[in-house]
Amino acid sequence: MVTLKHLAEQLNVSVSTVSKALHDSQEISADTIKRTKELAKILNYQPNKVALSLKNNKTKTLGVIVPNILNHFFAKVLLGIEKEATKKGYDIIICNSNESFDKELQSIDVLGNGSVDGFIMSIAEETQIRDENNHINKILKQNLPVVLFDRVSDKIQCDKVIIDDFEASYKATQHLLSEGRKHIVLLSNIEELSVGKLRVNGYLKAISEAKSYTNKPQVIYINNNEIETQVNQLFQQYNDIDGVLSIDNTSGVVALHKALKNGYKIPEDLSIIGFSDENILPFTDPKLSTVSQHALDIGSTSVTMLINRIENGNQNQHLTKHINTTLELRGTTK
Amino acid sequence: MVTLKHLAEQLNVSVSTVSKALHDSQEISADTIKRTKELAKILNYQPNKVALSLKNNKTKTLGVIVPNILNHFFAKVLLGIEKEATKKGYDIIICNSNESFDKELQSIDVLGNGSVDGFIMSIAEETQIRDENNHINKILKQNLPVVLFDRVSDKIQCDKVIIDDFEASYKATQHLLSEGRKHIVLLSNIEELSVGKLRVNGYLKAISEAKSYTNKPQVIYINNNEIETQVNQLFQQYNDIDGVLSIDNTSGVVALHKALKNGYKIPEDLSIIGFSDENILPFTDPKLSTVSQHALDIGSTSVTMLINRIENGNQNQHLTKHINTTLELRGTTK
DNA sequence: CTGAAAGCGCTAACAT
DNA sequence: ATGTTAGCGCTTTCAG
Repeated sequence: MVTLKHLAEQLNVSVSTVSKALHDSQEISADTIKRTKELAKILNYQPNKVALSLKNNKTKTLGVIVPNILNHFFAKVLLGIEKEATKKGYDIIICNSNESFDKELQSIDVLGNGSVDGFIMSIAEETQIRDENNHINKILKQNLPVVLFDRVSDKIQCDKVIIDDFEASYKATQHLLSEGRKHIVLLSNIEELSVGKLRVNGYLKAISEAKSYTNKPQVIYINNNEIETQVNQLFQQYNDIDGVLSIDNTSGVVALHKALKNGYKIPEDLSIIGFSDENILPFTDPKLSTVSQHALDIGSTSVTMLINRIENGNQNQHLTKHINTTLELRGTTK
Repeated sequence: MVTLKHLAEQLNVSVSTVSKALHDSQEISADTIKRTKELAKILNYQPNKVALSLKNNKTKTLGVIVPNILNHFFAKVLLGIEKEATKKGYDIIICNSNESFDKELQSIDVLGNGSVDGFIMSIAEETQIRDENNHINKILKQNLPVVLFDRVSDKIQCDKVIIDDFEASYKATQHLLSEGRKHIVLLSNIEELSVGKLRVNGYLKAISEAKSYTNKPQVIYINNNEIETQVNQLFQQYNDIDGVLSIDNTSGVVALHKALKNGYKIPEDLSIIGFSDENILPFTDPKLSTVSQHALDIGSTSVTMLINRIENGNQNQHLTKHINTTLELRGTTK
């Protein structure tokens, strides 16, 4: 690793002269600047990031904590974060909380030692269930800014990036209603999550507003390990289901497969809308209609907000940005 | 951020005394140690990681560069890396090369400035096509260790973690042959990758060794954007295909869907084996039989090798570790 | 125009 | 048993 000291020795000048020369200081002669830069280039000098971090008390690194890196939604947000951070000259350190409160806490502690300038995170399921928030409020008090995305909490005062989950499923349900569907079931395996609750409420609102809809709303919470059997049972128990709103990542595809197996014609007999990402499209036929959550935007917006907070301080009010969703109608809706 | 200086002032001792006390130095009196630790606890003192990094010239951070974070295989390796690194007290900085040589190069440069103690990476497609390796050999020369996984290069001398791709597809093909299949097609959308070539060779070897197999081997390279149409065409062009080996992540599932659409009974008429991950299983029916690549092991092994190299230096020969694959027979094979 | 010195937070050799 | 000093690599004031 080439340092300023190396350059200074080679050039027979002091370290501070080299430093200034590399920064085009007006104190330094044109000739010295030229010689210095040439040598720096030859030796491939790169300022040591750790030394800069210590000096500036800024690491130019963002800590990112996601609940599950294997979930395609989070992977995609991560991609958006990585792109935007790189563009703005920041590194990201990624931690996977694995939906565990302890792991989340540990990650915050580890990265809180001056490793990062701020955090972007989405709250672990366990943390949401236990309604914990001290660990996050603690780092906020230390003046380390935090941006929460997707899974947020009212008890934490910070910048947030969310999609309007209520609106998204309200609109999706309205679409199913507009097709004349009479028995629309909501499928969820994320009962405990803030976003899950909001999406259920959107569905309930749309149903309750539909005058000509006579069935009761039907919300089915399915167990992650038994998605397939539970969904299959559903189609065997009822034979008049003509609409499915799946508010998690996977149950929509399962519903599609099981419905086909049970002899439904799609979308003639039954419409399905999922919250899945388009990555599953190669795996469905007909193509699943989905609520697109624009995960890349969520990621890049989170980065922009966090860096803004880091670089411009804490004077402003905390903001909550809403990322638009769009209803992508494909082969499983009329 | 609480520093040693803060503690020292409060305790009316010097900074070095505090430092030693916190490390249980025998030079320090039991009483001082006790008082120091108590105060440290109360003030929640955490050693500043950046200062330690500068002092020790070690960051306890690993740089990880993957070609595509959205690919479930890499996401899973990442998970394995994250778990093992965390266990061993290391952070990871993740970069997504997005299969681009320039991005890969840039990531290496950015992290090469003392940000990380070593790299774990899988080579971008573009880098493999262009057969570039100077950028990686350069960091090796700087004594920054590198572990390559999955997509490796003979022209880079470093530790490597790979699955035996040749063996894996050789065995998978043998299984299809043992079922008595007479027209086995290989599907690939990763023609350019090292692993793709090895997998094709394994298939070719198995076919060539099968005396009773009379058809020619048939390797079909499909374009990523046109997987579905190309696979569909395949089943329409031939009606005697009775075995498919899909050596990439997605084409196996597509083959399954298209075969079903074209009236094949599976696995009676046709067996399919993919290299997909089990995450796609909820999306297939019958369940796809796969070659399991044990991505978590790949990740954790890479971390172990890299940290070993970092902490124990460069004296030993470079190693290539082979991670076992297993053939997971499910519903698409007899 | 250039250099010396201090300091970011920490550790460790070297006093006392 | 405790303190002083130097140094990791860098920037920045202050002196020359």
